[in-house]
Amino acid sequence: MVKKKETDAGTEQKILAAAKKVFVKKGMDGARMQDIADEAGINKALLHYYFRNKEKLFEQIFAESAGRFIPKVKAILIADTGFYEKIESFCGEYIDMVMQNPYLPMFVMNELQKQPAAMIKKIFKGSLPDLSKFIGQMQEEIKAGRIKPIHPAHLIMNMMSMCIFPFIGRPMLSAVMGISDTQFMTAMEERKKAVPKFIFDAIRK
Amino acid sequence: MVKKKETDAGTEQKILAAAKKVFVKKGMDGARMQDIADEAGINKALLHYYFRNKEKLFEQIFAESAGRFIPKVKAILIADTGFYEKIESFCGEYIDMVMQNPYLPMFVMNELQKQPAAMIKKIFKGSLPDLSKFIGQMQEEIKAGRIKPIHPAHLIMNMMSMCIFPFIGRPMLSAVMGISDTQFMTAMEERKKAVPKFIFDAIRK
DNA sequence: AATTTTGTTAACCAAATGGTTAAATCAAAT
DNA sequence: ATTTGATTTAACCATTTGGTTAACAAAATT
Repeated sequence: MVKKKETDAGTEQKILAAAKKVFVKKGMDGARMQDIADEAGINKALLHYYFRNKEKLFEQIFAESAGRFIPKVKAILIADTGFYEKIESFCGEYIDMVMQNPYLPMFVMNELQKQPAAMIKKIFKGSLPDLSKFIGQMQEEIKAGRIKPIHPAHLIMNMMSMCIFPFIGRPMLSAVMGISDTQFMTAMEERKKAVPKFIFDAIRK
Repeated sequence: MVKKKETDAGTEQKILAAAKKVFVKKGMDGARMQDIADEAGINKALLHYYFRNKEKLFEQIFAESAGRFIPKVKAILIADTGFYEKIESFCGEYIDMVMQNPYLPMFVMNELQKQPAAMIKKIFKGSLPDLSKFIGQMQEEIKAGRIKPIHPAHLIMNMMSMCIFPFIGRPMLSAVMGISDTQFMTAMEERKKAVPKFIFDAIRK
C-alpha cells in the first residue's frame, strides 16, 4: 500500500501545520475551520474527513503544544547534573525553545486557564516532573551554606517567570520600553545567560 | 433630573460589571452578548441600547482593564522616592492589585497580543511611563558601586515577570508544584516581600 | 392629565459557522 | 478494462450569534 492520492506533504500533515498556525494565533474560540482549511489549501469538508470536529483537532494541537512545556522541564530537573547546571540548562534551553515558538506560551497558558482544574490534572498526568531531586539538591546547597535559604517554590516560579513571561508580555514590554522586534529578540538571546546569572547572584551567599 | 427607571445599581454599571466578568473570563472571541445580558439580568436588546455593539463594549472593558496596568507603573517609577523603595512598592502594589484581579493579566496580555502593533501604540499613548528617572537612579547606584552593572531592560523585565507571571502560569505552576488554591494565594502574599528581596540580593554588590 | 422622552422587552433577522451529504476523482486491485 | 475503496469537492443544512424592530412600560415634562 503506497501513499494514495495525498499531495506530497501529506494532507494530514498539511492540516496539522495549518491548524497549529491558526489555533496558536487565534486561540480555540477565535479560530475558524474555514481559515484552517484555506491555510492548508483544502476543502472544509476534507478537514472533517481527517478530523471529526473542531474540538478533536484542537485537542491534538493543544496536546502537542502543551507537551513541549513539560517534558523539557522534566528531563532537565531529573537529569544527573548539578544544581547550578540544571538552572543554566533550563534557562538556556527553555528560552531557546520559546524563541522558536514565540506565541506558544501565550496560547498554552491561555487555553490552560480556560480548562477546569480536573482537566488540567489529566493533561499533565504522567508528564509531571519530579521536583524532589532538584529540591533535594537545592536543600543540600542551603545546608552547606553555599546559597541562601529560599523556598524552592519561589525559586522555581522566579526562574520560569523570567524565562517565559517576556514572550507573553511582549507587546506591553515592547511598548513600555520602546523596543523594536529585533531588539527584543536580541534581548532574549542575552537572557539565556543573564537570567541564570541573575538567579545565581540572588541566591549565592 | 433624578435617576430614571434604572434599578438601584444602575443598569449601565450592572452591564459593565457583567461584561467585565464575562470578557475577562472568556476573552473577546469566547464572550457571548447573551451571556453578558444574562449575567446583568437584562434583555439582550437593552445591552445594545446602552452599548452599540460588542466591539464598543469590549473596548470600554479592555481600556479600563489595560489602564490598570500602566498608570500604576507610571506613578511608582516617577515618584520622588529612592531606587530601592521604587522596586519595593512596585512589587508590593502590583502583586496586591493582581491578587485582587487574578485573571486580569491573562486577559489583557492575550488581547494585547491579538492587536496589531499600531493599535498597541495607540492604547498606551500618553500613559507610557517615563523610565528615564528610574533608569537614571539605577545608573547612579551602579556608578556609586552599590549595585552590579545590569541592563535596566533586563531588570525591569525580571521584576515585571516575577510579579505577573505566576498569575498567568497559575494552572501550570499549580500542577507542576502540586499546590492548592489557598497555598497559591499564600505564596503570592509572600512574594510581595520575597520578590524585591530576590532582586536586591541579585543586584547588590 | 396629557404628552413626550427614556428605558425595557419579546420577537425577529441576516450573517457566520461547524458540520453533513452526495457526487466526483483518483489510485490500486481484480 | 473494470471494479473497489479511499480521497476530495461543491452544495447544502442547522445552529449560533450579533444585531434590529416594534411595541410596551415607566418617568419626566408640559
